[in-house]
Amino acid sequence: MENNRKAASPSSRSNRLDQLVAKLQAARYRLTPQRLALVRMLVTDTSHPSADQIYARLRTEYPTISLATVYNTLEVLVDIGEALPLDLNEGWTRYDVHRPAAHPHLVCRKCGRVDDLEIEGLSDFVKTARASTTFSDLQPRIFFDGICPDCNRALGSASATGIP
Amino acid sequence: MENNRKAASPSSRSNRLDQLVAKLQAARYRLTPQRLALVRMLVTDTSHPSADQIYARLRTEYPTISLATVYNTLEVLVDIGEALPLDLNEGWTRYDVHRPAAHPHLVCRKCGRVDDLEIEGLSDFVKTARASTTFSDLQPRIFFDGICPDCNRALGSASATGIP
DNA sequence: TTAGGTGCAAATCATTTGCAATCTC
DNA sequence: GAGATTGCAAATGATTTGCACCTAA
Repeated sequence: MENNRKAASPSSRSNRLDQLVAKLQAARYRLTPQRLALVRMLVTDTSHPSADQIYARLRTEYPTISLATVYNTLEVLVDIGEALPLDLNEGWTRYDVHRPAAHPHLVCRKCGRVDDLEIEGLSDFVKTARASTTFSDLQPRIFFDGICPDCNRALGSASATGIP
Repeated sequence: MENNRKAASPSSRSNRLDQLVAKLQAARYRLTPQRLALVRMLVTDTSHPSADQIYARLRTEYPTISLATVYNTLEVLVDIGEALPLDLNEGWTRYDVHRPAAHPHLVCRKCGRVDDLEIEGLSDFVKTARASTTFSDLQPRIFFDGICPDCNRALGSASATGIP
């Protein structure tokens, strides 16, 4: 099974949850059951889900929650700097609550899977960019579109076996 | 006047226009007056306009053109690789017909102005990214959000003069 | 001639908003 | 208790689509 991509350990999970709850309260946002449920769900989900996906997953354990509340809570999390909105040209917005600071992402052109990317030399690259322009306060937003290993394997085996 | 950002010379303009027309015909797309008008307009516009802005500007010289046709033609240009769609988290898509290959862009957080960016070391950076992942066929999509010189000047003079 | 294009208007779809009822602090 | 928050439903706004009429090749 290929499911071992960054599965947060139980302890890091609850740490992040505590962080988020503390941040919400520090910012004087009310800790409603809906918000708690959403945050708890996001902390265990590393797939960069969209509002709609979050809504669907939440509904199973919280059937009365509304999509408007999901959007509202996501906006709150972005406001306090604890969620990073990702617009990947898909027609909707995904959210990353695990690493709220801007960082590069990988996007699979076939299946839409989104992974985080670690690149050496990122800060040097940004430094070079800052030196190359008269714009100030530069913040990078970097994506790499490609084909993920799973889709590559699927393509490979399909062509190798002649499956249409 | 600060208007000297990459004003295409008349000759490069018509070269690009000819290129686009040739490419359209080569791909067996019909050269309708609407398409010609749109392409001619885009070639003289380096502001990275949205479909709506393109529509508005075209209407003044071509009052019967429809928004659907604008979208259709933009899609054609993207299809033949002669326009680059830019999704900058604004809620709509901009188009760059001057440098259809992916390249970094600067986005002003205040006024939304979009400039092209030249960075030394871009290809090395992409090379490093390719080496850092199991995704294949990586294509970069790079934006830098910042404050453009005009907005910086406005902010500076406002605070300096006490203008609210 | 004839398939590809155009221009309307209606349909989609993610996201936002208005508002009365309901909760957290 | 008061003001923030919720959940519905309706509104918004960019983009797409259906379709009858045109027109470039």
